[in-house]
Amino acid sequence: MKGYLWSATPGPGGAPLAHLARWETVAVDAVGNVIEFWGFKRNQGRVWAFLYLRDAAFTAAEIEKELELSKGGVSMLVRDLERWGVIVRVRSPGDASWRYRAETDLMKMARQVIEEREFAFIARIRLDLDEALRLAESARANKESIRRLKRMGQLAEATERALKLFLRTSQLDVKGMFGVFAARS
Amino acid sequence: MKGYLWSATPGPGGAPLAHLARWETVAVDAVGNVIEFWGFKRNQGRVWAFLYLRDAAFTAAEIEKELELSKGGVSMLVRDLERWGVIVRVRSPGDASWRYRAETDLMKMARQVIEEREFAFIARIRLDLDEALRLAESARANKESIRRLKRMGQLAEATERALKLFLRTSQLDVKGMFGVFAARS
DNA sequence: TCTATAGTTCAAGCGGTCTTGAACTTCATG
DNA sequence: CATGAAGTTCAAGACCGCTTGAACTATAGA
Repeated sequence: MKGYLWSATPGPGGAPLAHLARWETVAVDAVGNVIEFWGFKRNQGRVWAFLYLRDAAFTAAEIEKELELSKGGVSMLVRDLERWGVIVRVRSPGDASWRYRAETDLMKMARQVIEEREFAFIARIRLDLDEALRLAESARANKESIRRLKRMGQLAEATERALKLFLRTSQLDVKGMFGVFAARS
Repeated sequence: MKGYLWSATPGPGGAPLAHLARWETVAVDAVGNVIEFWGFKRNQGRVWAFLYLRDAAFTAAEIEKELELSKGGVSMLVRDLERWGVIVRVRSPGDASWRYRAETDLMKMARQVIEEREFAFIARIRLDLDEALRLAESARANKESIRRLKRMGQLAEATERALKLFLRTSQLDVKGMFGVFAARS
């Protein structure tokens, strides 16, 4: 007695028949796309966007139905979002199930994970390049090769610096929401 | 009569037995990782790094052998790299085959593609959110929903701004770093 | 022109990630 | 404690992009 009405026919045109308003679907998917761009799962973004837009607490079953996800999927998605602190889990008094509510801006999640995951990644690359340099020197590689190796290291360094700046900026952007940057391009 | 000696046994430990020096392998793979991080193919980075480190022109067959790639793969990889202008194709007088040589810094390629691909992507997302906003307004959605929709738009905007800043910075980094490009454009 | 080698293309295979759904565990309630 | 719904886990499978390799085309040299 679950949501068979909903999961029954996705339809040939691919049009979802969940009862989200059209504008909600569009917005929710757009957020899914942004967040995917930042290296997260599209559906993490969709779940957060749904909760954020509705500005209310929903059960996993409701999320499952509205966004046409699987039970297991919702369980994992809300766990991730909760761990990152962008949604909270609340238990209503007379209710048998947990409800979820959007808490903070999604950017928080992006910053957090980028800090952990991406910096570790770049650090690893720099270590590799350092090792290559040491090996090259002890192998008496020619001068030009060593010069170029160093240059490669700087490529990674530039990446890391850019990433840091990027994080710092995104933080400022969200805080100082209105102002400064005029619509360009 | 190809490179059977090389492709024969990758070995259980995964150690490649091509005759790149150890330090070259490490460096080449590190560059492959950075570039993958930027959304390119790992092997595009490896090919460029190989050519750049050796500072000489190599044939496709040589690249294929040294980096343990397939013939078709090398063909496509060098085509991409050439299109982005980070390697050049030269024909030696008495030689039957083309040779490839690293031309510019890889960062050039990153900047170029990020400009085209990623900005288009974000632009698309912003259009979607704009549409959602219009739809929501004509559907007389409640005030708070509309407020939150606008906020989502700013998330995409922040992303776009961060990306721009990122590009600008990487450019500055490279210029200042290597001094290759004279003063200002 | 003919032949051999270089170079290109793309369908099929491979590998990695995301999602599903059923079995299982936990929990609120009677 | 018994029951059923809520919630979790994870193996199997869907999905997607990258790589391979064989067929094909182009080109240099005889």
